[in-house]
Amino acid sequence: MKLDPYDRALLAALQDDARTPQSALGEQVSLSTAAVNRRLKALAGEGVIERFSAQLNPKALGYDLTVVVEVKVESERADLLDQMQRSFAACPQVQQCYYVAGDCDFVLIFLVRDMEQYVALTRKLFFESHNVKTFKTLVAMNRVKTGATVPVDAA
Amino acid sequence: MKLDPYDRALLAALQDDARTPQSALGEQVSLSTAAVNRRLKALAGEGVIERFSAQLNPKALGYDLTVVVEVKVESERADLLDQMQRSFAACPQVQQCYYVAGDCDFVLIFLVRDMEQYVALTRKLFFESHNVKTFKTLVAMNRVKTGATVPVDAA
DNA sequence: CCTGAAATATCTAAAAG
DNA sequence: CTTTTAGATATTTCAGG
Repeated sequence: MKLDPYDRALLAALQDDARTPQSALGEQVSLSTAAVNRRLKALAGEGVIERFSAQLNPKALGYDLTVVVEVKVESERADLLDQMQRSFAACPQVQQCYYVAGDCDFVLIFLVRDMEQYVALTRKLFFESHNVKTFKTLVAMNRVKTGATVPVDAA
Repeated sequence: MKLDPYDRALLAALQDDARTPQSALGEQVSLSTAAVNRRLKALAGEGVIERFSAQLNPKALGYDLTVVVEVKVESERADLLDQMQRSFAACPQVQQCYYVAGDCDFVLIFLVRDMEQYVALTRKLFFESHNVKTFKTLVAMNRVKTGATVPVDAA
């Protein structure tokens, strides 16, 4: 799974705009269209490119409230943690979820329509699990950065 | 900026796979290719679709450490906060950054190669700003959920 | 590995109902 | 809104260096 500078340039360009024609990509990196096509297929096959996705404007869909939540659990029992993680991941309004080491156990990022929806989700996800000791809510006043791209710099 | 069920279905499909041919989209939602084309153009023009992007596998690029950081600032002066936000947003390893109300002022999600890179970035971003009072590091043991899509359900 | 050309598929716009 | 048409663009394969 080695990535040469051509691959990295292609990946950077595709993160920026996945619709760039392969011919245009070829011009940018000085490769033929066919070479670009072959590389992209390989990158997708190896799983370096996971998928192509449309990024939507949350506000246009009525989702304009982001909330960061820190969760502390009662028990670290593996089966309980697994169940929690599954329920978190299954919630469409949970945009990110991390199981972390430190002052708390989980950090979740919610994207919700309004506070009412947020409260309803906390009741559903946290109280029904019977394993949440406490959770702390941080309401985002400003989404300074979202939808960032993965750095493609060489090691 | 009204979205009917057709639009929502198209948006959901495009978040899942931005490369789905418009003919296939049309079959899925029972619309002609031409109708799909028209709707997609309108959705892009209105800014509902912000961009098309390739989602990469961070591990394949040598980025496999996610760190959540909570930052408290010394001063809430607007010009200082603006400057901090700009420097945070400009850092490629900062995947998300939120200015929040609650126990801390900023929450950042870093995607880094290793701890060494993380420490170097904190020095650069936090110490050089001269406005960070404290910061708390939460290392992700498991990325339970990332790269989620925006819910497209109707209000 | 690459290039360049040919074949296939897709997109886009226009015309007409 | 639909379908159909036609031409432009993009993708993919293949021959050959």
